[in-house]
Amino acid sequence: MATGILSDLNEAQCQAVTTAADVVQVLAPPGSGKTKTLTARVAYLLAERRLKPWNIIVCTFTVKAANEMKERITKFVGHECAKQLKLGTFHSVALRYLKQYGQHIGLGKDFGIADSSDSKAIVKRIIKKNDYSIDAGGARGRISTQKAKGIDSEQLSRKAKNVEQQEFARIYQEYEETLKASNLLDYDDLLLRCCMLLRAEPACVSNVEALLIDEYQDTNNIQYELMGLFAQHRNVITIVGDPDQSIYGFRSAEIKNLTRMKQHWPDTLTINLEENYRSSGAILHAAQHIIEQDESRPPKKLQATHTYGQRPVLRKLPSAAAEADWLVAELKRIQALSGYLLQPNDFAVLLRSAALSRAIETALGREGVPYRMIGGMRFFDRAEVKLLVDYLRVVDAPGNNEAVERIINVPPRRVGEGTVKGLHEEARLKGVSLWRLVLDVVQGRCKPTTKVTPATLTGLAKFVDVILSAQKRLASVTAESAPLVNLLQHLITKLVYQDHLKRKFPDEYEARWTNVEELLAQTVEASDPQRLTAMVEDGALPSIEGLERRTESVTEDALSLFLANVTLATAGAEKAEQDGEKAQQLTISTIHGAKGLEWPVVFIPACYDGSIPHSRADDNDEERRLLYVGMTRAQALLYLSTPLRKSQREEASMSTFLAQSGVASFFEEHGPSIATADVQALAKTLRRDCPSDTAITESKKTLERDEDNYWPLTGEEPFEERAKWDRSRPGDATWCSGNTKPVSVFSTAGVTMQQHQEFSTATATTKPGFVSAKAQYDEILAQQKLKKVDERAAQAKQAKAVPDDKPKTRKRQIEGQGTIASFFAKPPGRAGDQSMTSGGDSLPDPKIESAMPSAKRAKQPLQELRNVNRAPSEKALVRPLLPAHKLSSAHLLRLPPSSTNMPAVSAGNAYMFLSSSPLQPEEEPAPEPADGMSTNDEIAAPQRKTLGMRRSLQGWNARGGKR
DNA sequence: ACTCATGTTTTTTTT
DNA sequence: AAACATGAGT
Repeated sequence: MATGILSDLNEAQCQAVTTAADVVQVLAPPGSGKTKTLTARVAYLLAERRLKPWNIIVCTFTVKAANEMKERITKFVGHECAKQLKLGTFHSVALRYLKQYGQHIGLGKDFGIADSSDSKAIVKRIIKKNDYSIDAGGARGRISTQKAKGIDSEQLSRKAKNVEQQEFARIYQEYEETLKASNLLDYDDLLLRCCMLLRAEPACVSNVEALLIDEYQDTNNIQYELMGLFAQHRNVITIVGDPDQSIYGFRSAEIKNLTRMKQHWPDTLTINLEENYRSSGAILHAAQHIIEQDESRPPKKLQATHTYGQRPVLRKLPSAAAEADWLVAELKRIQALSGYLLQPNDFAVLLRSAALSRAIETALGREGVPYRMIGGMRFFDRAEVKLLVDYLRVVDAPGNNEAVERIINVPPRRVGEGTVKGLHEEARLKGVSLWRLVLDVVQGRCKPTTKVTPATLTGLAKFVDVILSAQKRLASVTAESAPLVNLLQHLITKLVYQDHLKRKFPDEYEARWTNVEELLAQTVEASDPQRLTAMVEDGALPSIEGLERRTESVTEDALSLFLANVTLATAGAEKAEQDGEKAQQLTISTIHGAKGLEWPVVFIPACYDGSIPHSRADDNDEERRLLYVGMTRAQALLYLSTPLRKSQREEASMSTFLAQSGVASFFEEHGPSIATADVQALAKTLRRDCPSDTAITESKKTLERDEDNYWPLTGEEPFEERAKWDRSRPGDATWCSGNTKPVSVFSTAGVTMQQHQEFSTATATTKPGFVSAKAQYDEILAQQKLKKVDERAAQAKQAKAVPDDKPKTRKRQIEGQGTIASFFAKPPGRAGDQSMTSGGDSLPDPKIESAMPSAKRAKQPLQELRNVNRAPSEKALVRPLLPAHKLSSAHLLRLPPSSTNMPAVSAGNAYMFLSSSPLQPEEEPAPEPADGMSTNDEIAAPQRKTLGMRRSLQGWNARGGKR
């Protein structure tokens, strides 16, 4: 077995895995096999040192990392063994200890966990009540910082010097009181209390033989302390980390903890991994150059093991929309030029903040590229789901004032803000929970000092009835009857929840309801008795002699278990990729969410000041490291880009990290020309088989342009764009007339073949087929763009006689670009450069499209959270972001399985159907990619069509369902 | 006085 | 798209 563990490791990794040293620090730059080393070490400890899995604690920082770690370890030691490891995020491990041993520090068993919205609401209320002027968000962050430092409110108020600090200390104090009143622990408390527990009762961890920590550079003080406490008996600790990848300073991560650890355990063995197995030399160089801008950073070696490869790209574009369109065009170009060596799975778009995804999602949706979002809005945070979860929380623990407050008037019960505020205050003064007070009032046991109108009283009575009946139901139910589902269904009925959603979200009711169904499906899964038993048993800490431990009962604690998992996002929602073959889809993620992952091609758009470094960030070095982390996710190709305008008015300038002198030499100004030799190099870097020359030539033919030469390098609008708008002016009347009926837009637009094709080109402005509000927004955008184009055209006429006729072909466009370049007094060499490399085989058709070959590539690790189902079924249409669940509530899906391609789609979406690829075949065959592909694969055409269309819908549906 | 509907502004990153 | 502020109606 040992040979199996070590066979894939280099010397340094081997040493780290097998060392006899007790305390080991592995410092590992991106792509050096950090996680691999850590998992191998776990396997080694189990196999060679004969440690028992339940005596090993493995801590990660994110749920995703925990899941991945578990998966990898399972491959080494098998499921039986792996599941017994105490593996999870710091928070979930801490929670386990608190649940089972909390009584030793006077902690009841039935505490709940305050999520961020709870905390935020509490702080906000306190500030409002006391009329403080501190920013709520800031205060919340500061409380967290104080907690992470281990400073409690009392200590702080003693330290407080000025008025502002005293105010804050007071908020802190009240915040703590509020949590206590609701019997809640916030995220920081989980760690904090666990520390208290392990100090008070060290025996709890007397069994622990080894502790391993991933991403150690992200530990904060509490976690550092927790580390010492977990390992206090044997002091066997292995950590892996990289100071350059510390991107959680905002969460009080302390890079110092690396040196602190060495001081505390002087025998610490430090092992440096230096070989990068992930990225091409060119990418590594560029990334290295960026990170070295930080002068305080100790120099560190990073050895490339791959060839130099393509230089990364740093691109300027006119607007966010253009950037998105360029991105998609590049994606398709690269796919085709590589002979489909690269599939959507191989691409990732990494963003500083999740909100930046809008333009990109739109462009992907329009072009039929399937994608999934990680990070971004979490399932349990969606309004319609969260509300139900809050109801569950109240049923489980009515003392939770925060949850009560959020649901007491949803759906509307004529219980307004004022009443709630009054009752809450009254309850606080009386020292009872809000629920208790409301209950007493409704049942006539007590007269409130707060004024309650008769209508409001009726509303309160309704609310009480819902909760009480749900509680009764919960109590009377046995484990076999799936209590969770039962309960949830009861709530949904009692609340007339469907009607509520219909009223509240008339436009996107479908998507919302789908999410509710998904929640139901998840509770079905969570109430599976076997699963529950397994969860309780595997999660249980080993019993320790002479130490009282409380255990969980499957029947009683199913609900609280489920809820704890929900708030810690540990829920099994991530698993269940059924069909062995995974759907091909691009990944959109925040950079934070992408940590530890890798892709052959990575795009990092919106690299402008204010985004990265973020305008609210207080540590620019951390922002730089963030960019570094993003860049080093790329294996073969890396694209950075920035729009020159954030919105119509606001200018954007390139990120300071990238605008510095010297940086440019590491980058190309436009996407690479990909020659056959480059494809071979690519294949080698990715360790894949290289497509044949003929395959590449064939796929190339599907491209309108095989160079990244549509958008000028200066970031101006393309020449073609101007011309097109000039020409389509006459037909514009309909566009601007405020007509919201998409159909009529279409009929005006699709006058001639040629025009129609041009409309489908992946350009910035053409987005027909979007519904109502969106359509109007686009219209405004289009008008504004028009104005600008007009202006520029006028200028152009004055300065130089720009030919009036419109460019029709690609050849013409290149000339046009030349014209633009000279017009803007650019060195003509630049423009010339591009067109020179563009090879011979140009196609005249102005249609960027690509075929989706059916090439199946087996192993692409690290997938989760899909938004595409493989079969283009109706189910896929209505459940975009959700995993396909075995136990899904199929009976609840109201859509007949055999309806047309477009069930449940409004007129707006129907229009999209018209505008998307399936219309193309009627036209001239040349642009239809199916033809190009058919030599390779005859099923490509139909497949692509469905996929493309389905995707544009999914992109759309996903949008609706996501917020 | 209180609720409910409408219009306006803003949006880091994660447990 | 959600939080927030404002105004109309009960």
